[in-house]
Amino acid sequence: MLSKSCVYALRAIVYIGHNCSDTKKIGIKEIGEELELPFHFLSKILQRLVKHHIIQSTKGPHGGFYISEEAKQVNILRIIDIIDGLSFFEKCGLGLKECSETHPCPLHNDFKVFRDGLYHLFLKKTIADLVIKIEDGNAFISNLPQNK
Amino acid sequence: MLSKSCVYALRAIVYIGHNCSDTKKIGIKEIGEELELPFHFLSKILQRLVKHHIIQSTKGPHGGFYISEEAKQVNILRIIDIIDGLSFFEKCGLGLKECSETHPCPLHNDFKVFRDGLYHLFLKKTIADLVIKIEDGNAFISNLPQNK
DNA sequence: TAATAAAAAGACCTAAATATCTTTTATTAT
DNA sequence: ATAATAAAAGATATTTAGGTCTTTTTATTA
Repeated sequence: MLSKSCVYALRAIVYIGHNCSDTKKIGIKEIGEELELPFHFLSKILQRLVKHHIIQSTKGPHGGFYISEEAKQVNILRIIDIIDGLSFFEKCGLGLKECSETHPCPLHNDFKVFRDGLYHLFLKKTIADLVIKIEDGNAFISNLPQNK
Repeated sequence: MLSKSCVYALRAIVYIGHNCSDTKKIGIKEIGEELELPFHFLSKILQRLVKHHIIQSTKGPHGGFYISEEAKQVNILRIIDIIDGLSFFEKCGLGLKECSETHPCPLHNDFKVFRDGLYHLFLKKTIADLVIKIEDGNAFISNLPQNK
């Protein structure tokens, strides 16, 4: 449902949110190593997030990525929109163009419940919410990414 | 979430279920035209469904695909398993390998609700359920597939 | 039994997602 | 100023999903 790019983006943001401070910025190298994500691919993703002002960066020695407290209030759906777009949440489960409330496909009503539920979940969850979770001890790093 | 192959499979099965009878089998050509699906691609998909005994086929003049009343009782999840596999329903939302009940990722509990809900929806819905829906007038054909 | 119709099978092609490599630009410290 | 460091940018490679084309096999019917 979420692309790898999108999942990598979320994990990287949370890592930055958890580890950066006024004095400490986080390099791609560190993120890539800790989260076991491919360096260059990750760097493209972070670039996009910088362009959309989700995170900030500075070049040069002691440069790296960081995120403001304000930006941590951004919701997950916003990140999904930037990386993948929101078509998943708008699309018919059977791929029918004209499936709608008034002209539903056979799965429409049942499918809608979950699709809309996910939408609202991602809408209400912020980056800060995820950062707090890992600070409370939830799994995050020292987890290899799933293969397949 | 579901691949195009999988969605094409579901639509084709429902079309066959709705249109075939003891005397009438349905050709790929007809299915492809009615549902606006690519002929050869569809044929690969139908082959797989035949191999897994979801539908049957005969070659030669007046040959085509058909489905037994018994096979219509197969649930949607089975089709998803054959075409895409069930990894979506087993995977962590953030792609973490070791995310689990006892060692959850920050999204685990919230995400699980919807992932499991979808699982049970697809588990309880049968092909026959979808066929009945379209016989009751739900959207199905004369709908171009969504592009994107 | 030959012609025809249909699916099956195999080879191949294309586009998008994912991943890597190289060069450039900006920043900092010496 | 210069060297070193780190992100930005651009080009290229790989993999996978999606799609097409051609040949073969099987069944029917004239």
